[in-house]
Amino acid sequence: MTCKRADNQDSKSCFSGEEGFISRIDRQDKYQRILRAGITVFAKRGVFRATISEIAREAGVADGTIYLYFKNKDDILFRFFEERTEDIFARFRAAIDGADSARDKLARLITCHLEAFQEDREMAVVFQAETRKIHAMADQVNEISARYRELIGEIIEEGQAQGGIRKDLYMALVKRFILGAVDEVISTWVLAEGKYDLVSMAEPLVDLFIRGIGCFSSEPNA
Amino acid sequence: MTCKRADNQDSKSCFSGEEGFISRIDRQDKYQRILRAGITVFAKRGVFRATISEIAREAGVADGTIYLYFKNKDDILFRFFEERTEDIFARFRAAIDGADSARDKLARLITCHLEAFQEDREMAVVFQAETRKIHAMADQVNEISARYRELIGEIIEEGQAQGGIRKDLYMALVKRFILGAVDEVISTWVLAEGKYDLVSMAEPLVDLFIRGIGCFSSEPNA
Amino acid sequence: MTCKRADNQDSKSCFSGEEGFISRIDRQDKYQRILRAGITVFAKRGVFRATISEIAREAGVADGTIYLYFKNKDDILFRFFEERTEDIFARFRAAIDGADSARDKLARLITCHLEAFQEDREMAVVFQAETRKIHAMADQVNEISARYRELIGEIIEEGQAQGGIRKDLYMALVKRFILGAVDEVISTWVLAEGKYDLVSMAEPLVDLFIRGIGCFSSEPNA
Amino acid sequence: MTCKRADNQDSKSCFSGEEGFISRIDRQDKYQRILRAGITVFAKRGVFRATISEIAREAGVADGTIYLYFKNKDDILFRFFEERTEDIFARFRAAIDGADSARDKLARLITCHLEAFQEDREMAVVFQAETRKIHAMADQVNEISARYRELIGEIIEEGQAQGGIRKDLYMALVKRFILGAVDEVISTWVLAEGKYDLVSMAEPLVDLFIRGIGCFSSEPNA
DNA sequence: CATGAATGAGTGTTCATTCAT
DNA sequence: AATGAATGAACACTCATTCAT
Repeated sequence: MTCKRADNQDSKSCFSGEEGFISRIDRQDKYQRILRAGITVFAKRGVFRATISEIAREAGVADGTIYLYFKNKDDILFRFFEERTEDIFARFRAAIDGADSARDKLARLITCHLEAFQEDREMAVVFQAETRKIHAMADQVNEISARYRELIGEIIEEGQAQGGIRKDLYMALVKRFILGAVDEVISTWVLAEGKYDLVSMAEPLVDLFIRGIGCFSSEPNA
Repeated sequence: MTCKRADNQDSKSCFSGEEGFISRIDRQDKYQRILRAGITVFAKRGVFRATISEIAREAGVADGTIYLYFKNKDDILFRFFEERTEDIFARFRAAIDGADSARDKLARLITCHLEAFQEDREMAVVFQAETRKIHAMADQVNEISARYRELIGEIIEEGQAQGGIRKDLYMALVKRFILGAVDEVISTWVLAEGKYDLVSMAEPLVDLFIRGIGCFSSEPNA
Repeated sequence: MTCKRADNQDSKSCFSGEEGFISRIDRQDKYQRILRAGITVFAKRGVFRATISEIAREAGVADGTIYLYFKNKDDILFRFFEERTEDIFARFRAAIDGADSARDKLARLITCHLEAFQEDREMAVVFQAETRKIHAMADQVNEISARYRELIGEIIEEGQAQGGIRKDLYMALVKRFILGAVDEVISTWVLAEGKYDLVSMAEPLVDLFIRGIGCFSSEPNA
Repeated sequence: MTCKRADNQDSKSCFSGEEGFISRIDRQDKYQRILRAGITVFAKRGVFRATISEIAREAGVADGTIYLYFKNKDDILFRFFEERTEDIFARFRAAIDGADSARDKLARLITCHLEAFQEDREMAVVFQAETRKIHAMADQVNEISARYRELIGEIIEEGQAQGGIRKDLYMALVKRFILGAVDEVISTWVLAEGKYDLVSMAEPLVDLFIRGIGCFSSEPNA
């Protein structure tokens, strides 16, 4: 939880006068503590039912302190995903780049996706359950979805060029088809309170994406 | 979808001798007006931000009147979906029963699903965006999802028996895979503010479910 | 419960055309039903928590009907005690007049008082618990208390004249002393949910009034 | 009676170095101000008609501030009597312990009781008028009454042992007889808006308790 | 007369946000 | 920078009262 924070501190301000360094550390620390406390409370109570007081208590700071770091409750949510989005897409990129075939890339993307959510169940709860509303976070979530769909699109197009993927695809739909299925699988896992291994769903899912459920479909990667 | 309301409104202007009849109609009418107003406001503002006053204004009744018909704000949402669920699943059943092959059944189910949501965009907005939370409505939405997955399961098993559907499927995953994809397609349409024809997505979606995106997969229904 | 009502009807309008008779009976009946329903609900819920709707339900009439007979909720309470006060004081007078000595008169008054409350526990609950407030019913309760104290005063003065009662008494205080003690005994009985015989408290109470709790006091009536 | 409040107000203007001290004082002060404002408003309007807003206005705080110190409206009433009960019973105990004979103890108890209520007329109004209901505060008031009756019982039993008090007494009744009489005397004084000296009623009352109103009763203490 | 659906004023309570310390 | 007490706007919900039928 605090490891990432440390990383960020480093990358932000490498050296500085002791005082400033410490206080910036403190600042970062408190910022991250509030961020995490927010997600914890959002996951537990739901974004709307969560109160600033409870987040402050969870973070071990005073109510007013929240406002020194964040504009308001929604801002905590926003900034959390803003930060995590970068981390996670970097991981996605790395995963994809390490594979050759489109099928493999897709498998690695989805595996990485499921890993990221399995690693941080609170984030998963909040993202799946709370940010799906049209009325809040919409822009941010849409942007995340769009970036994700771009990755899928990239993989599929590469696959089409390489020959492993059908060419007669309605791309916009295919992207939603994949994203939606992965999403639902994560939501189910969240609702099941994480009682089983989410990452193990990746391969069977990819199989369904590639071969579908119909008979007589030969394995395309063979 | 709006048939009930239309009926009631028609009969309002009907002559009738019996007092009880008229008042029952009035009651039904007001009940339905509040139900619809609730969904309208929930769709516009979000369930949490919606206020009883705004729903009452939208329905053209006084605030207190809401409480003559509903226990509280959540009850409006609950009763709406309770009622619609029966309608819609009856339509689903009829659609499925009118088809022979598993593929056709699946196509009809999904078409019917997309039709229902396209017919009532407000309902779609609320269902997709607001009832996805873990913390509220969970039981009701879960039950709806479960019933939907049962239908999918039934179709797939029939298809496996008939031979059109692969037998090596992880059923629980397949159900989610289909539901999730359909769901995402609806959500995308909702976010796009219904600017295109949702129902036309049914056939391409089913094609993806059956054949997947991989090459060399022969058309199973052929 | 309804017997008294019948009496009143008779005394109000003995004969009349069938229609008018019946309707006046109906009116009286409904009036009395509401009155009783009011006391029942006041006793059960407390005057403030009682709602017009609940009284109407208890009386078997519509909410609006209450307002054809009573100004408002407090008016039900007021009229109930207005009516009962006359009944009860008539019984008090009869009881007193049937006795000779002051001691006997006091005993009969108190016995009659306890009887009246024991007969109608709902009334007792409401009178003891709900009308004791300074802010409502004050005038009416004060008047009832004053009339009661007058009776006591009358008895005591007679007793002083006859010689059975001390002459060195601070009358205003003595009246409260007796009323307060009787009152408390009734309240206790009410709180005990009427599990014992209230009337049997009359004699021991009178004994305390007359002899006090000190030793060496010879029985004055001897 | 008002001592606590006075203390706090005094110390408010005191200088003090410690932050914590001041804030604790402030807290106590505000708590006491709300408590007092509550009783003032309850006395003026009645507990039910009193609104949080009016109490807040009377206390010079915002509505929401009330809820920083009290659970709800009833809690103000409850805490007030909780606190006062201890004070007052301590005074009762001290009063009783300073006397020898049972008669004297009883006189001191009643004097102390009347003093306490005379000192704080608002409390007297609320206690006499508002807490007498069966439906609210019942437990607290019953407990207070029970403690009071215990004191009376203790005194009487001692008197019986010493010989000043009759032995043929129905104790449960005697306790109510005394409590009821004192109570009524206080209620009368409250209703008379405190226009006369309540404490002067103590001696005549005790005289009535001991000697009763009958003739030929010799002074037991003589 | 009787009804009971409808009204909307009124209130307890919550909680995001501010600001003096 | 940090605090957390105080604020007061906002909202759900109740219920006495009215009035069209």
